[in-house]
Amino acid sequence: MKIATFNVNSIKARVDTVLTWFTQAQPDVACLQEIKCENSAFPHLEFEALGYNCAVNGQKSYNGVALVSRYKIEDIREDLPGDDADDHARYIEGVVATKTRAVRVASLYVPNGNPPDTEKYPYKLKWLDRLISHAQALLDQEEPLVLGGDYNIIPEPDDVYEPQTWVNDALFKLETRRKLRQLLNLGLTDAFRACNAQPNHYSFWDYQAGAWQKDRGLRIDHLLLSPHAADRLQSCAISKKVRGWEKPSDHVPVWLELDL
DNA sequence: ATGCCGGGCGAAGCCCGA
Repeated sequence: MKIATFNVNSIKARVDTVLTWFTQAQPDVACLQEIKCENSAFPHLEFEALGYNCAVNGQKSYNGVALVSRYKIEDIREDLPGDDADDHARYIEGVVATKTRAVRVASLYVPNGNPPDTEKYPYKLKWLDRLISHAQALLDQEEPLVLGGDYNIIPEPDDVYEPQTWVNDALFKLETRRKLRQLLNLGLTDAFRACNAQPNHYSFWDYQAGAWQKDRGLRIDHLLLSPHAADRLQSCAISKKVRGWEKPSDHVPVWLELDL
């Protein structure tokens, strides 16, 4: 089963690019982030025409996440427990069931958190604490689980072009990286790092200052696996070429193959 | 230096992202 995560930076602006990628890459399941539209404006028909089902947690203008799957999507949850006052659409999970096996998949969009001296940064840290708690609850079920999304966290210095310039940024501050470490320490596996040891593989390049042309990127889109999923991991890669297409998102798809 | 680009909204220019 091929499972991908892709921050599309507006599904309305990106629908042609995203459908082209679906046609070429043929994912079985995709976690989309930053769809930036309400559920009613999501291009359901276009995905259904390609043979996919959609589960959408949308929001006007900002955020918004979705699951797109060749298989049925069941047991859908759209809220990340722990803060009833949080109205950002940043989380959706569901169980994707084939005839023989099931895997729980989440699409998540972690708050950016910049600038760190504003309320945006504690919101990011609190959101990550909620994710850690919920991930523990999911892990307790001992199922195959994939937590895919835009984590807005650079895990290690090897995951950014010039680490020293990022040390005070909300994506790379030690306090931020410690949250990802806590998440991994629950027993989750970073699928890309399990398959690729090489430095300087990125999933995001800023639109500004020629970041793409200079390969000044960040690896911030991740697929984290429960032990039951990690045992079945076949491969994981980043579709870097998509960043060079016409009208690209600033993120590219990251995908894996599970032997399910 | 805190803009550069690109999207949303809505119809000009500000907000936001990473």
